[in-house]
Amino acid sequence: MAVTLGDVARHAGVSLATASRVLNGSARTVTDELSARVRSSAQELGYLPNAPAQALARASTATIGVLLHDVADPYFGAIARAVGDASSKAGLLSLVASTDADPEQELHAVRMLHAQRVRAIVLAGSAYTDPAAAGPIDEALAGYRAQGGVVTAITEHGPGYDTVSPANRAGAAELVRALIGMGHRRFAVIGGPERLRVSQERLAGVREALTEAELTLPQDCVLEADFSREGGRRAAARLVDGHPGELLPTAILALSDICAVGVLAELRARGIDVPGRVSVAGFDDVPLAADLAPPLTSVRMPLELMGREAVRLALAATPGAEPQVVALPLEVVLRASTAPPARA
Amino acid sequence: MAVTLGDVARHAGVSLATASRVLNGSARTVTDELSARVRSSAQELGYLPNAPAQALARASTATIGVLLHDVADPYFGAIARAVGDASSKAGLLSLVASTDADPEQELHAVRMLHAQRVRAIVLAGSAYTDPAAAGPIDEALAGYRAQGGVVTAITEHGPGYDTVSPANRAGAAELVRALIGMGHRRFAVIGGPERLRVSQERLAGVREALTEAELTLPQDCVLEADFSREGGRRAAARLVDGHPGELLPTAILALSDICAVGVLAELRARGIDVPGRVSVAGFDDVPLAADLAPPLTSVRMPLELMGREAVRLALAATPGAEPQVVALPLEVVLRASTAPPARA
DNA sequence: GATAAGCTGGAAAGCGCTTTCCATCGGCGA
DNA sequence: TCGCCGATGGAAAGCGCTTTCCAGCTTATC
Repeated sequence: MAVTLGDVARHAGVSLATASRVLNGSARTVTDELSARVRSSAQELGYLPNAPAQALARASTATIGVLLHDVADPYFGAIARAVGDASSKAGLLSLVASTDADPEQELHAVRMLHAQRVRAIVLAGSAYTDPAAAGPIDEALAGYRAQGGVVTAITEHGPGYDTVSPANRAGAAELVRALIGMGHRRFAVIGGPERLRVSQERLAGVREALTEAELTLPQDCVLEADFSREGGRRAAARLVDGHPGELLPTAILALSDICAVGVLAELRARGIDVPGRVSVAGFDDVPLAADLAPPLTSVRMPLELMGREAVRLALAATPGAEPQVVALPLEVVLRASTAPPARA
Repeated sequence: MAVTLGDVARHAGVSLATASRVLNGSARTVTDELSARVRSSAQELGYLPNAPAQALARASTATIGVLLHDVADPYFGAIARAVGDASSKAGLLSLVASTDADPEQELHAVRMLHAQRVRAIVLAGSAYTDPAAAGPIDEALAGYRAQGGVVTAITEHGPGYDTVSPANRAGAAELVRALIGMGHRRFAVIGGPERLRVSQERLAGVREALTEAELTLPQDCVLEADFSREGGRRAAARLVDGHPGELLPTAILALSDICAVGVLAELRARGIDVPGRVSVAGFDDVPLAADLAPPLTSVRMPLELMGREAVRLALAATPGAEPQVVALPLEVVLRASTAPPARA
């Protein structure tokens, strides 16, 4: 049914070997005449290589896998886009798997990508802190690497992986320092799920800056939420309910923009003015952060660069080499959702 | 290096055929004893099938391709997510390619996906109106289908394709009727690129409703913009510059939410009140539409459903059958970005 | 008790490609 | 002029898997 290399070779009156050499950058040269004949036969017959067959013969595919929590989340969407573009420039196609930050799904996805023999796997979602969750995944990845696969991580996944490492902790600290500089003294943090490493890093940064300023973070002012709009909304509701009136902190840090969106929505619904009554900040500086109501103060992650670098590391990886780490500074972006506290 | 089926077979003391039959749902049965032995050997050795080899032998892969303009765009992100989930439920992995609404890139992507022998291609981006652009792509898709590939389209790509067809035209008309009902008489439209079919459909819907109400749409009130924030911003700037003061229409329809975001940003920058001075509406009802400043009136596309249906059609497709069309009604969602005109 | 029918396991032939290895040929130096 | 080397084309051996086909059994049937 499909046109095969054999068909092309026959049509051009050459051997399979010659046709193969012409149509794929082989080390061997073929005379111009035969070369032209093969090429025109391929064109005429509408030949398209069978990638699975090539993969089998070459023991290497032209695909790259991307593991993330949710492509529909703007944070991951931007990364997926960057990874896709960089891959495409290298002639690769990208396989995207959304795992919903669920270790089981992630494990399954790693297996599928391994089965596909993707050239590299980019881990774009955060690692899990729980060894019971991270263990099997690390094992699966180790198996993949043992068979020549390359793994690069965006955000820390443990030593041993080439890593694109945005300064989550420092960025969070910087953000808090900026707010302290505005006069804020009482903070609340709506963090991501505790089982995600990135949540812990960002929270650590917050604590670091608060400690520096000799401020404390009461336990009931640290809430956990999914990295989702709804999670942010619910956490905000809990926070406000638990701290009526004057008790509400003057600054709420949502440790991801998508969460911050939910926080803003909940505060708006309750008629709590932002930033008049309370300042709100997010994290990631997702594309639409500046267009929210009000425009959201955040910490900019260079998402495009992160994706690109991850692919660069993946394609440059050499088997025995030391794991590379690309550290990326983050930048605080102040917008209208934060302001000095009213009764500073 | 990798563990192969042969290794498993040897370890279990059975033939390759038996091992294959056990580890993949073959029609043939194998006795429980051998079956168990094979399974435990596979487990012990950490066997993972080689998907490219399976693909070659079976002449069918476990992958599905998704063609869209930009995964980072929330509209496409949501579709990619839905397609990915539905695929994953069917045991397939999804290959996502962003084409930037560029016919050349799209053509290239179709070829790549065909080469990969993906089971199906979901066309999530709009078709092109220009035959010079659409022609080669249709040809490439025809070639793919001739070799057993399945193509399903989200939004019209011409007859012959299984299609998930949201009522773009009717939705746009409905939106305009709602605004007319509020008292608006003078409209401006910031449409998508003319070469995209979806732009034309939506614009046609707008015109239809205006004609019904015996209203006209002056030529200089129809602007073309990329489906992007920046495109929307620039178009809004042009519109406002060309219609100073009282001349500015009372309602601006951006035919995609992402454009509307740019429009809102530009109006805010110029101090033009929304919806006080001018109402703004978008299209798509992207997840964050309700969180913008102000919350955006839009036309809801059931993105999740669209993606799911596209996969369902793709997997249910039978070679000779009549193309299926799933029509999807759209719903106008009124929010704070629209209001009756000031001097109604 | 012999034969047909039904199961099950294995051998082997591909799937479409790459790549080694060999054969051939022309050109060059001595 | 002869022999060698480098360049080039082709034959063929896989890559890891599926699946047909066949052989050997067991069980049912008369």
